[in-house]
Amino acid sequence: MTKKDVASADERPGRRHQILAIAAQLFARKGYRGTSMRDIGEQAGVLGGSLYHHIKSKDALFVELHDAALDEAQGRIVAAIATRADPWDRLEAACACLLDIQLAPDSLTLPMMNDFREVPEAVRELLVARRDRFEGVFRELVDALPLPESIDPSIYRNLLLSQLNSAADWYRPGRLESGMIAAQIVTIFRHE
Amino acid sequence: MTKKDVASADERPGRRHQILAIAAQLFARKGYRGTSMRDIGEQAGVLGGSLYHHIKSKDALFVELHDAALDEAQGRIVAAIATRADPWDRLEAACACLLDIQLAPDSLTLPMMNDFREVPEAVRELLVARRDRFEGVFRELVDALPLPESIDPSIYRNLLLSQLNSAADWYRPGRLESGMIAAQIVTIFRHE
DNA sequence: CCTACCGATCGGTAGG
DNA sequence: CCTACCGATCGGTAGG
Repeated sequence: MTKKDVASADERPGRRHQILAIAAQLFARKGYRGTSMRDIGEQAGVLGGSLYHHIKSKDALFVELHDAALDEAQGRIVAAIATRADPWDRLEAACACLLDIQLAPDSLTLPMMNDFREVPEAVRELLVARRDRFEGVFRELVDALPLPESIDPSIYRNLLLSQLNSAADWYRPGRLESGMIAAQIVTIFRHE
Repeated sequence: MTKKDVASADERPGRRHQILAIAAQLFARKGYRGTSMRDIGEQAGVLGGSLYHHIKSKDALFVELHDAALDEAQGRIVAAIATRADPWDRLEAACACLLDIQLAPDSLTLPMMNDFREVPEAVRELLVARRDRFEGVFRELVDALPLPESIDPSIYRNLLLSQLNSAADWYRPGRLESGMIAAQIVTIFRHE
């Protein structure tokens, strides 16, 4: 037997992160309402109620996961475009990066999907606010493009983003690589 | 007082359709899990349990709405393309038609959205099967296009469909007409 | 981290 | 169409 009893509160520093990762995976697979605290507990090897030692509420847990996911995604995208100057190159790099994130199976990043209708209203407002900031990156990228006058930049940006975010709805891993999809999206959206 | 008591079973022929329309609206707004039988009953002016005189189960209700919505959508699209011969014209007509359906607020047609993750597995299989048939229409339309070799028709079709189906996620009525969106989508997706 | 529980809500049913 | 209920499940909590 170790110093601490096996059944006592586990305060190992990685424990909380472990639980967050499990929760993110379940939210990504089954949605907000489709994932119960007891489901998360089961994957973590504890009862649902025990999770409240590590988190405040299901709502707060989801918001934290969503915001952390967008922080990471935004960071990766900013890094990916930093080394490029041509507007089309920059857009292509951002698309490939976001698509890679959205198509990674059960990634910690996926919960940002458009679950928004499923979520309590108070939570939804927080998610929307964070997402709007995220989309600002793409607003700048699109506004820098030399688009033909027949294309409205605002609609173009919304179409492109919903395209990238909803790709996981039909993409099935294995058949083709995510880089292939990104290349096709950029080919289609490239107009001068 | 009329012959029938007000509180007795209402067998007016339009009643069932009325309930279906209410259910469709709620499913479209709040999703499958977010809509309870009691919610539907409340809008219909009865208790949740009373709905079971008209329907067999929540699952069956959702499947019926989804399939009827796709039947109607498919019919409208087939009619819209029937009068055109040019492949691009046909695709454009189909896109405008589907987008019009998907953007109609609270339309009976909206529940076909990609709620699929929210729904019980047995139900999901039925929905996917019906949706696959629906998408066959677009498969034919896309395969008839003279696309450049750099574009994969299968990816192109999936991208186009997810674009049309997810437009409701960001579109807000009033700011611009749905016809405007359709025109932009076709402009972007038109490559020769 | 568990036991044991709370009040709320869910889909659905029997019987009238 | 209602009353009155069923068993199941939910998020969350007190106390240890």
